[in-house]
Amino acid sequence: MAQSDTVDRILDAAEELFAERGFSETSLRMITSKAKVNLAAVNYHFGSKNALIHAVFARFLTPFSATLEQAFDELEERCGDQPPTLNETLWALTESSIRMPQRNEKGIAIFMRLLGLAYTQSQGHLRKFLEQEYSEPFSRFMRLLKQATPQLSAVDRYWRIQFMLGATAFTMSSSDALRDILQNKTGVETSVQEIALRLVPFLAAGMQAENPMLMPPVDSKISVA
Amino acid sequence: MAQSDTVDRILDAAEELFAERGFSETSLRMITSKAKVNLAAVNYHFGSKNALIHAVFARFLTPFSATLEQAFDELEERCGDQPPTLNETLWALTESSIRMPQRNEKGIAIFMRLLGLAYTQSQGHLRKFLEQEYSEPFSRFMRLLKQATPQLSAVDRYWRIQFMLGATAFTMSSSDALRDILQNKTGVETSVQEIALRLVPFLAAGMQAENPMLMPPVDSKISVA
DNA sequence: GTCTGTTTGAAACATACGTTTGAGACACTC
DNA sequence: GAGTGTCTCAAACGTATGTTTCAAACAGAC
Repeated sequence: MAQSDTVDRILDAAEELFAERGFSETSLRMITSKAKVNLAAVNYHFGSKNALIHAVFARFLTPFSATLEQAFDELEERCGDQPPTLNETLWALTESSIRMPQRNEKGIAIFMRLLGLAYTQSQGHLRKFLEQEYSEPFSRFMRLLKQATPQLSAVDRYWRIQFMLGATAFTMSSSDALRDILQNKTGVETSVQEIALRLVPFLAAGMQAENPMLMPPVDSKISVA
Repeated sequence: MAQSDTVDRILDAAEELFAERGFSETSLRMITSKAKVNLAAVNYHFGSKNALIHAVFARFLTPFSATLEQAFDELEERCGDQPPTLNETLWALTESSIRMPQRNEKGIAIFMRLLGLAYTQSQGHLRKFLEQEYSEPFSRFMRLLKQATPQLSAVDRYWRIQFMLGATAFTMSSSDALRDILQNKTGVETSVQEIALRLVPFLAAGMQAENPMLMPPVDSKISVA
């Protein structure tokens, strides 16, 4: 065959296993046996396990960042001279991830879960790779957030962005498990789209919370320094 | 010595390394060499690596859940017949974690980071252990949250609790790094307590966000199923 | 002092990992 | 059809892991 499908089979299997079990917990032998290819094929085609991890991310992150740039372009054009609102900015991001062309029905879930893992698992090489490959859409998103929340001080905004990131990364990185728990308890099925639809209002409300430095209840034992 | 301090040295080293690097990424040899004890001591005193992980959690989770139960007792007594508000409930939890007797200055950060890892890293044995050992204070907190947000459906509440958990665990687990970044950028110093003071209003606002199923902006391409 | 149960020490065990090797199969060019 | 570059395969390599072993050191009781 002109271009072997071995590479794609490996990427498919790796993507799924990484999302299910994390990076360190997934061995090359699991990947190659799921992909039904020889063990050596990974090192032949990708060079190393770390390079395979990068390739898995690049495969969906490259088209995603293009989609995202486009969404931001449209958004800013639509808004004319005044900056997009917080809600619009958050939805632009959410839509871009939901509208991504997907290889299978689990596409978004895997996508989100991998992003969460990238943040959560302290894989130095991965963070370095993502920073130098995809820094532009990220800082553009940050700029939009800043314009959308001019009432916040830089420090408040900084921490609230961390809170948003945390809620998102954490939820998405364990979304499979959480969905299972919920279904076992209540029988309710939840799609990733629905999780996103619930997450965005939560984030927007938190981001715009009234008092940036609300005091604890009067009888609290905490003293504010 | 009557009761060897080997056990505590192992627990101290394990706690710190687990929080820094995760469970699978931390080997027993790292732990024993940091603790300056023999490799076999771990299996002698704890039986296995998994049992050591459980012991690390039990050491801070047992006193914490006691403190928490007490805080909830006081809160419910103070409120009499009407249920505590969301703010009061969140502050009771926050105070309990801040007031915890700490072994060192990194106590809270490590505590939070480990909790986040427990959720994130798919360690089946750990989740099982935590569920059957500490289900009571957890479900009590859930009950209080339910009483404090009667306007939410069970499903909405479930997901918003996950969002809160995520924002908290994520922020606290990387609070050291985040504080350093902020200080380098702006020169502002931030204590863990101050982070909590910013976090609680964010969470409360998100939890009480107006529309549980806010629609995307009118011109959005998302269609809600 | 001697015995007994507990704890430490160095070494080895079995297994799993990521990676490398070298021979073979295949498709394609000239 | 010989030659060439690409890819696959089974096997092995070196290393790191969790766990076990067994002798030595130690403590306290009698």
